[in-house]
Amino acid sequence: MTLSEREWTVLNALWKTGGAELGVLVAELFKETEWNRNTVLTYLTRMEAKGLVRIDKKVTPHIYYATVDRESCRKKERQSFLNKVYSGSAGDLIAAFLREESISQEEKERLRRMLDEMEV
Amino acid sequence: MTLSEREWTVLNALWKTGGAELGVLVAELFKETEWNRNTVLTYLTRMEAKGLVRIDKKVTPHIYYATVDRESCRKKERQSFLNKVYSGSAGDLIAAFLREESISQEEKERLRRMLDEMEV
DNA sequence: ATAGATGTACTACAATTGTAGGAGGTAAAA
DNA sequence: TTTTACCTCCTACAATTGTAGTACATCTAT
Repeated sequence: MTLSEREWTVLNALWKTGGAELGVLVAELFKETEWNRNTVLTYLTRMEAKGLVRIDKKVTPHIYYATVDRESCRKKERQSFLNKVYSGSAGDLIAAFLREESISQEEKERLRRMLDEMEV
Repeated sequence: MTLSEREWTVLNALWKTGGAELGVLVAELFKETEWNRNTVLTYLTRMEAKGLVRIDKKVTPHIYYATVDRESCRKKERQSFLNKVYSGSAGDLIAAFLREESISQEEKERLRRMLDEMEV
C-alpha cells in the first residue's frame, strides 16, 4: 500500500515537527494547503487507524506522531513508482529525471562520485 | 491528476498493443493481474469518461485506444512523485534510486555520459 | 465571569475506486 | 440449430478519500 498525496503531506509535517499538537500541524500544513482543521484531524484519525500515526492522548492537546519512518516510506514509494511508471527499468527512470529536472552542479558531482564508487 | 495504479496497468496494455479489442486486452492484462473481464471493461469505460481512452464503437468488438501518450504521463508522474516524496529535490531522488536499484554496467555508462554532456 | 479560540468526538456525504453480476446481443463451433 | 463463447450495456455495492459541520469541553484573554 502506497501512501496517498494527502498522507504524504501530513507525514511530511509530522516528520518535520517530530510530532506535534493539532494547531502546530495545521499551521505547518497551512503553508502548503488550505485544509480546514477538522479535515486535518480526520486525516490524522484515519491515519492512526491505518497505523501510520500514533496519538498521545494522555495529554491535552493530544500529540500526533508519525509511526513510520520517512526512508522506508520513500523506499516503498520508489519501488511502486519504478514498477508502475517505468516497468522496473531504473536506468530509464534515472535518465528521465536527470534529463528533465534541474540538477545543480554540486548534485551532479555527487551523482558522478556515486557512479564512480559503484564501478568496482 | 496523476493516474492510479490500475490506470497505469491498463494504459501499459493499451500502449503495448497499440489499441485492441477487449479480449486481447484482458489476455494481456492477465499476464500481470487476474482481473475479471467486466472489471477491465469498467476500467476502460471509466477511463474513457476521463479522457484517457478512446473507444472505437464503429466496429464490433469495439477497439480501445489510449488517448494519452506514455511520455507525458510519465512526466506528470515524475513531477508528482518528486514533490510528494522528495519535496522537489531531484538530486536526492536520483541518488536514492542509484543507490538502491540495481543498475547494469551499461546503464551506468549511459548515465555517466549524460552527466558529462550536461557539464557545459 | 464571559467570549473567543482551540481541541476532540462524532457524524455526514459526495466522488472515486475496486470489483464484479446479470441481461441480452452475435458469431462460431459442434 | 442449439450451445458456447464473447461482447457491450447497465447496475450494484462496499471501501476509501476528500472535505468538512456540529456539539461540547476547555483554556485564555478581557
